[in-house]
Amino acid sequence: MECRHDALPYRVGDKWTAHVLRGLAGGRRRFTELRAEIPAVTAKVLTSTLRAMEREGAVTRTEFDENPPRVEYELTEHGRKLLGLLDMCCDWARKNWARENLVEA
Amino acid sequence: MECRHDALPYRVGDKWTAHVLRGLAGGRRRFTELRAEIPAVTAKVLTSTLRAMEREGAVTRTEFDENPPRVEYELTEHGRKLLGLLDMCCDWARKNWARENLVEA
DNA sequence: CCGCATCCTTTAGGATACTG
DNA sequence: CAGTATCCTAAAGGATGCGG
Repeated sequence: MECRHDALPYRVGDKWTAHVLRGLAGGRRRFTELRAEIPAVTAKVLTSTLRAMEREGAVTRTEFDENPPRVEYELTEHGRKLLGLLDMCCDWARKNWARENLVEA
Repeated sequence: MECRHDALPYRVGDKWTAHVLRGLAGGRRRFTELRAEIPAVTAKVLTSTLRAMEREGAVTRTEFDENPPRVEYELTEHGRKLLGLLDMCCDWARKNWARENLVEA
């Protein structure tokens, strides 16, 4: 059995997906909180990333009927698995990359 | 320490990189052999993929001074590590994906 | 606050033809 | 055989402004 790596339904490789996984690692976050954790992303692109991840079942989107509006995002079980994959890749990188490719957190 | 996942010098996510890693898994291959193993890729794109992987230290390119020309590609130690990462991701997928997302080899 | 509408730029990727 | 050279398309990503 082989992995069909060229037909992934998940947009794990999209520019901001990994950032969102990390941003939601600590739990439920508001849209603005996410933006603050990922300063370089624009609202439009973050929205489209989140929408895609929602379609793929990686995050849930909860809209509150308040004014001003409030929307919260949270990883699904599947999203947490994807975060686990990301961690695995980072572990791999720590073992196999030169130190210049890593950054202290 | 955290992985700088947004600044990867490697083009692992590029469309054909994983295919090339697989194609070279069995050892040294000629350009034409690679094309045969990856029928859907065009010469131009395969060339640019290989050139990028060469710059990144994942493959070596050996040109023979013959006529007709012969060029062989081979994974470096680093390329073999990347192949290991790919295998890890496939293992992860087998454990975490539904069966419809997998394909028998 | 959240995010949509609009417009724009960049780039990966591809089709086709040609060459040492 | 192993590529270049050209031209092209689609889509990701971004900038800015507006609106409930």
